[in-house]
Amino acid sequence: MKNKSVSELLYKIADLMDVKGEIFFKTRAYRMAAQTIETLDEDIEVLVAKKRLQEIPGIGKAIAKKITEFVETGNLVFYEKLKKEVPEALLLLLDIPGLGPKKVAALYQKLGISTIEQLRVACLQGRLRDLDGFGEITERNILRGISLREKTSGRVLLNVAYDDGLKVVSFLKICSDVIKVSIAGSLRRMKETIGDIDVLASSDSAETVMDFFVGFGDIDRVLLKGSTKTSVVLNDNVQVDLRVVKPESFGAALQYFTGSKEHNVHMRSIAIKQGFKLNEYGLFDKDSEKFVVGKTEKQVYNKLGLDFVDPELRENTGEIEFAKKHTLPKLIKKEDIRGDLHVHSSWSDGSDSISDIVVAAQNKGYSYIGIADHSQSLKVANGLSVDRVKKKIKEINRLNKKFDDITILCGTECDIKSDGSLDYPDSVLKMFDYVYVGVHVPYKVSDTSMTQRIISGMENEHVNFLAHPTCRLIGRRPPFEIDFDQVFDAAKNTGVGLEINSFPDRLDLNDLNIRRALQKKNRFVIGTDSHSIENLDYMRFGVATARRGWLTKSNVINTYSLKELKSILGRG
DNA sequence: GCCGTTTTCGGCCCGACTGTTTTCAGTCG
Repeated sequence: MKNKSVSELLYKIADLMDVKGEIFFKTRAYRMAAQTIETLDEDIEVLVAKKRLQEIPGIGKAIAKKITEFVETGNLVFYEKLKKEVPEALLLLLDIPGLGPKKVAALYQKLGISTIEQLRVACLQGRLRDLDGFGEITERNILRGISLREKTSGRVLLNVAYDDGLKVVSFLKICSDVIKVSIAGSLRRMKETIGDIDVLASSDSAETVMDFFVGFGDIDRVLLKGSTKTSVVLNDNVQVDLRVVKPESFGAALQYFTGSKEHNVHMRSIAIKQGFKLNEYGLFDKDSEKFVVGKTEKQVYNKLGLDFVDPELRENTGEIEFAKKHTLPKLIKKEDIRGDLHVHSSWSDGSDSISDIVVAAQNKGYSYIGIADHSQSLKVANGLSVDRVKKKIKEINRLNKKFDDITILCGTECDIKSDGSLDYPDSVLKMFDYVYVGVHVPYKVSDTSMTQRIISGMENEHVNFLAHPTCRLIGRRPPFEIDFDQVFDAAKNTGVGLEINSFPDRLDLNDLNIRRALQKKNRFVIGTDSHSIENLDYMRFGVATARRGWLTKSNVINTYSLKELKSILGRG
């Protein structure tokens, strides 16, 4: 699969063309093609070989030719020439807030600036203010933008943004002039990382709400303040944008500000075709400019002949076509989860006793809870020796007699060793209620051997689930470069459920791979990988990721009753 | 650069805010 590298190449070309000053629609065409390929289920190399690229919407003759050259030769002359005109390093400057392609181009052409460090020095020396369109304030803003990016690298993990978002929403609810308030943007779509938090409120007195908002205690500074939009930076360096609209526009605005951008572009083009105009204030008749609907999102979708689209699906990867045909999946909900099977206790590296974990699980309304501690060779995580496994099983049997409305299952997160063998013998594996397998150390292995290692691990007859399949840590460790087709096929053939690990820096599998595996009819399990009782709450992020992967309740094993679960686990 | 039940040419989503201007370009989402 070269899909990822092809899509990255097209994105880069689009950015470079922007700086070069190409017309907007041309660069947009490259971005749309890049996005399509990024989320494509088919292998781009196969499409190239079969000369079927142009069947993909958004890929025409010119882009197809470039993709073919790149896939076949590993090189693209057009791109190499482009890089000579516009240095690739300039793309880093585009990440600085306030700098777009035009300003970056001016900085490069007039002052020869191509790195962040050169830009910082030029700002400090006051050399930008002489350029057309730049001034002293621009220099100060750029310096601020540079230091902000350095501190946060731009994005935060979902759970951080989620907590901040909840706090802001609760604060705004106190304001009596706020009628409705909701999270919007990528946080509402529950993307794995969040650039800034979008919050939407409805009110008849926007100014009052804005004044109230800037009084929020956690604000470090106010970036801009207007009557419809105010942006602030919180003390933890996360940016929050608040928009305020009239109540009759709340639904249209929520749709608009939830995005994604690509979803919205598609929505608006559908509106135009049907004689409407769609913006954040509502759906309007194109000719008379008369307001049609806008109070709720559902009204907007329905008026355009579409079913309501859940926010997690709004990435323009087919959801609008499904909404049109009324065939969108009924997505899994947090309430569907009957238990968590990936929980570590103080028997290995968790911080809480099994008994305390069970009480916490009861409070969540779970009907079962699975304690899956590490296996023996993972010494750093206090992995369980065979002797301690037996003791733990006894302890769980004892606790099961004590708790009568919840069942405790004894599992393990068993290491798949470098040679693909498992860290316990079969005689021990069959003592557990279920077996998770996973790779922990060593993880710097070439892609081909890692694929085989994982597959070998899943082939053991006692194995039920594959933990965090790619082992990525968002922002810290890249995912394994495994052959997903092979791994998903093997999981399907062995009946092993693929985990969606809910830990905010893992979210592994991710949305795209979930959807790929779903098409291969794989089954899934959503686990929190909890190491403390508080971590059990991460289930919401795993469920959100499953929703982004288009999963329904029936795709996920831990939505089943205890009886159904036990039958799937094959242990009576 | 892509696309077509009006079209093979001429469109392509839309509005707010800022900073630099003196009516608007650039950026952002």
